[in-house]
Amino acid sequence: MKYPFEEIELKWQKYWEENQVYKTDFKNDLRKLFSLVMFIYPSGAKLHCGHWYNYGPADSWSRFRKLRGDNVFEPFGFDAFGLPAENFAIKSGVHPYDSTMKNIEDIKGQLKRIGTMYDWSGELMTCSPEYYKWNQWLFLKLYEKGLAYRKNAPVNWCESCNTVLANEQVLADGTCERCSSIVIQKNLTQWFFKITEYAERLLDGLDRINWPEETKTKQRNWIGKSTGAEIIFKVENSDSEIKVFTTRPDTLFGVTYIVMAPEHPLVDKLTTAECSQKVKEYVQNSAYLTEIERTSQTKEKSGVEIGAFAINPATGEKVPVWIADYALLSYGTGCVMAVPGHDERDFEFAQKYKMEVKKVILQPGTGESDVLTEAYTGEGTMINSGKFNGIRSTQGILEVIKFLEESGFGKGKTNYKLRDWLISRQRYWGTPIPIIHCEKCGEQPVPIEQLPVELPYDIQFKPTGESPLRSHPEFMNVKCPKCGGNAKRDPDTMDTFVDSSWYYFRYCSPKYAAGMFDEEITDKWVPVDMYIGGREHSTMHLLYSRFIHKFMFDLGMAKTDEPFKRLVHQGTITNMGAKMSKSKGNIVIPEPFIDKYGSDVFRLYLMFMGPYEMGGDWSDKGITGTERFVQRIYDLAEANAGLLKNYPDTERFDISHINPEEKGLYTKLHKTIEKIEYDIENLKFNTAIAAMMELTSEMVKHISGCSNEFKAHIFERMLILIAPLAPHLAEECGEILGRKGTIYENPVWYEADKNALIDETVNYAIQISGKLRGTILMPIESTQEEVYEAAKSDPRISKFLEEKEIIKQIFVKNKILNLVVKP
RNA sequence: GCGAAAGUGGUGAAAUUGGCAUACACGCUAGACUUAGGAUCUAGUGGAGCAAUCCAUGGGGGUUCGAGUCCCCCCUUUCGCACCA
Repeated sequence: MKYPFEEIELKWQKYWEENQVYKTDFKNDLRKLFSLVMFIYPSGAKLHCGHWYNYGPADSWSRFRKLRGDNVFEPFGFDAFGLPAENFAIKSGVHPYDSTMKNIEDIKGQLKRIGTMYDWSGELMTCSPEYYKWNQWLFLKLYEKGLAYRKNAPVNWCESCNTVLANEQVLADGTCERCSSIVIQKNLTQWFFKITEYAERLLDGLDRINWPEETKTKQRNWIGKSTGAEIIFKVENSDSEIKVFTTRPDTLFGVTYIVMAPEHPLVDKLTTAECSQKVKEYVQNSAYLTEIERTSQTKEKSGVEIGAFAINPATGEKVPVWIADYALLSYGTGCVMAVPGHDERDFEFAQKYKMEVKKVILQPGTGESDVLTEAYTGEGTMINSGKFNGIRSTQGILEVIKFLEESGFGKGKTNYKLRDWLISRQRYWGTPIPIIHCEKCGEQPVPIEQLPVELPYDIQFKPTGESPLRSHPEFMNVKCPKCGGNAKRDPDTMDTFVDSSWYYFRYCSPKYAAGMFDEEITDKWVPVDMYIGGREHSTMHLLYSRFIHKFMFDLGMAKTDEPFKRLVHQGTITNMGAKMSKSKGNIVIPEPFIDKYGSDVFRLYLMFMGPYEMGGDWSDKGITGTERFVQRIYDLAEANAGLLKNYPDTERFDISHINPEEKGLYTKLHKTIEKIEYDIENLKFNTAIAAMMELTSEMVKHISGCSNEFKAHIFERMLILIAPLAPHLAEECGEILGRKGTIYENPVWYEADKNALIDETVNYAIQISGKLRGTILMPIESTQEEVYEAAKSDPRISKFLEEKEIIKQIFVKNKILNLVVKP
C-alpha cells in the first residue's frame, strides 16, 4: 500500500499534542538538555525551505538525544517586533499588531506540519507587554549600572525617506534600500548599551564554549583588540592636547604629521583663520559620504591642513596637523600620528601631499641610507630614534611606552574596534524606552512599579523621520516621577536585538510575573546546551546575547556567564544562486512538497541533500529517493504486521548460533547503530540516512530468511534508528508491527553489540609498489606471512611478481599488503 | 587588501586515523511485469581502450612503500571584514 502520509502525520501530531508527549518537566533536571533554534521573525513571507532546513534537522538531533535518555526542552517563539511590520503598515495601513498576530497564526500552522517536539507551553512573543516589560526592566538595570547612556552619534539618514536607517538597510554602495538615494550621516542623540565595557570578557569567554572556530574568529575580529599606546602631542601656541592611539609607539621618532578625523571636536578650535574656509568645505563634504564610502579602500585618500602644529613629545619637533577622512572618529582617539615610513596608509597620504618620510626602523638586510620606496611595516632595529637607537623594534615598543609613562606624555593602552551598541530606533513597533525627560529634573527612569510602558495601539504611521510615538500626546505627556511636573516620555523604541538577547531565559517561564524569569528553573536549565541557527547572526545577535548574559551573571541572575554552550550553523539554502528573500521573489515554500510527499519525506530529503553545515542551491531532483526509501520501510512494516506483538524482544544474539542471512543482517544492524549514533550526534544527517538506506536494502533482501525472534530484534531496533529522522513514519510502523507503547512516550536507545562489529574475514588490498593489483579475502587477524603466501599464489598478483625482486613489504593488519619491487 | 570555508562522476555528494577513490541517492541505459508508466523490480553506469592495461579528486611541485587526505606555490568560487592607526 502507498504510504498514507496525510493520515498518519496528522494522527501522530494530534496524538503527541493530546498526550503532551513533549512537555518538559522542569523539576527533573537530571540530564537536562536545552535544545534551541533561533526564533523566527513572523514576516508575511511565512515559512520557507530555509526555515525547514533549520528546524527539521535540529529537531531530529533533539529527538535523537531524547531517545538516548536526555530530558529535552525544545521551545519555540516569535521575534515579533521589527521594522518590516511597520513598513508594511506604512504601505498598506494594516496595523503591525494585527499583521503580526496573523503571521504568527499562519506560521504556527506551518510549523506544526514539520512534526517537531516543541513544547508550546514555552511559547512567547516579544511584542506582548508581559515580555517587553522585562526588556524595559533590563534597560533600567543597565541604566542603573551606568551601562545604558545617551550620547550624540552619527547615524544613517535618508533625506528622501526622511528617516533613520539601520546599517542593514544601507546598501553596499551607500544608497537607501528603499528609494536608492544617497544615505548621509547625521548626528542625533541616541541611546547606547556599553558593550565595550565587556570587550575583554567577551573575548575570554570564547575559549570556553563549543562553537565553530569560524564564528569565534569572526567575533574576535569584530571585537578587534589591539594593544599599543596612547600618546599626547601638545599643540603649539595652544593649551589643547592631541591624543593619538598607536600600536607602534616604537615609530614615534618617525612621525611627520598628525591626522584628525574631520568631525573631531578639536578641529574647530585648532583651525587657523587662513585654513578655515578649506577646512569647512572638507568637513561638509565628508559628512555627505557614508561611513562605507569613506572607509572603502578604493577611494583615494584626501585631507587638508588646518594650520596648527603639534609637538612630538620624543623629539620636541613640530609637525603639521591635518584632517583627513581616513581617520575615523569612532576608533581610538580619532587622531593618528602619521609615520609614513612605516605605515602604508600614511605613506600613500604623504606621497600625495609631498610630506616628509622618515626612516626609523631598519629592515633586516637593508642599509640605513637605502631610500624607502614603500612603507616598511615589519620588525627591525630602531634608528634615528635618539636614545632608543639599536634596540629591536619589538622591545622598543615597551621601552617607548616606559618613556612616555615616566615623562607623562602617554601610557600603554588597549583598544577595541567594538563600539557601543546603539539601541534606540525612531520607530513605533518596538519596546518603548522607559525614560522620562523632565525639563527640571532631566532624564528620569520610569519607576519599576510603573512598568510596562505600554505601546499605544492607535498611532499614525507616517515616515516623518521621528518616532511615530512622538505625535501621540497621551503617550508622550506624563508627570515627572521625581518632581511631579509635566514631562515627556522618550519617544524611541529599542532595537529588536535587545528582545532576542535574553529570550532563552524567558522560555523557561514565559508567563512568570515576578521577574524576568523564574530563576529557580533557569538556574538549572540555562545555559542552552545546543543552539542551531544561521551564520548571519555571528556578530550581531550572538554577540549581544553573550553581553547581556554576562550582565545577568553579574546581577546574580544567571549561574553561568555564557548563554550557548554548543553552537551549530546550518548552511544556507539558496535558490538560483541567491539567498531566499521575498523581495527577490525566489522563496521556495515547503507546502507543495509536503502535500505531495509528506513531512517526513521532505525532512529526510533536506537532511540527505548534503552536509548540514554547508547548505546549497535548492533543487527537488532527488526527493524521489527519500520517498522510495520511506515506502520501502513502510512496506517492510506492513509485510510483518503484528510481529512485535507475537515475538518478544531478544536483547542479543550469539553470532555463532544464527544462520548466515541472520548473521549478515545482525552485523549490518549493529554497525548501523554505531554509525548513526556518531553521525546524528555530529549532525551528519546525510550519511546517517545513507546508512539507514543500506540497512533497509539488506533487510528487504534477507529478512525472509530470518527467524521470527530475529526479525523482532531487528525491527525493534530499526524503528528506533529511524525515529529521530522520520518520527511519524517510525511511530506508525511501530504501531503496525504491534510495538508496545509509542516511541516518544517511552524513549529508548539500543547500544550496538560490540561482538557483532568484528568481521570474521577482511578484504586485503594487495599493492605492488603502491599500485593496487587485486584484493584477497583473508580471515581476520591473519599474519603478514599468511597474507603474503595467499597473495603470491593468486595469479592476478603473481604475474606482477615474475622475475621481480621484492625489496620491502609494508603490512597494515586487516587492511593492506604492499610489496615493493625493484624497478 | 585581510580573514574564513570550499573545489571529487552527467547531478547532490561519501571517504573518523595517510591504506581498495566515487558509499548512499538522483539521473541515464538495458531488461522484466504491464493497455499504459512520471509505478515497481532486476542488471549496468568515472573516462579511454577489443583487451591486458592506462588515466582520473581545480592546476603545478614535494614528502611517503602509499596522498582526495600532509607540506609549498598558483588558480577559481562562496561568505565575512573592509583605511581599525
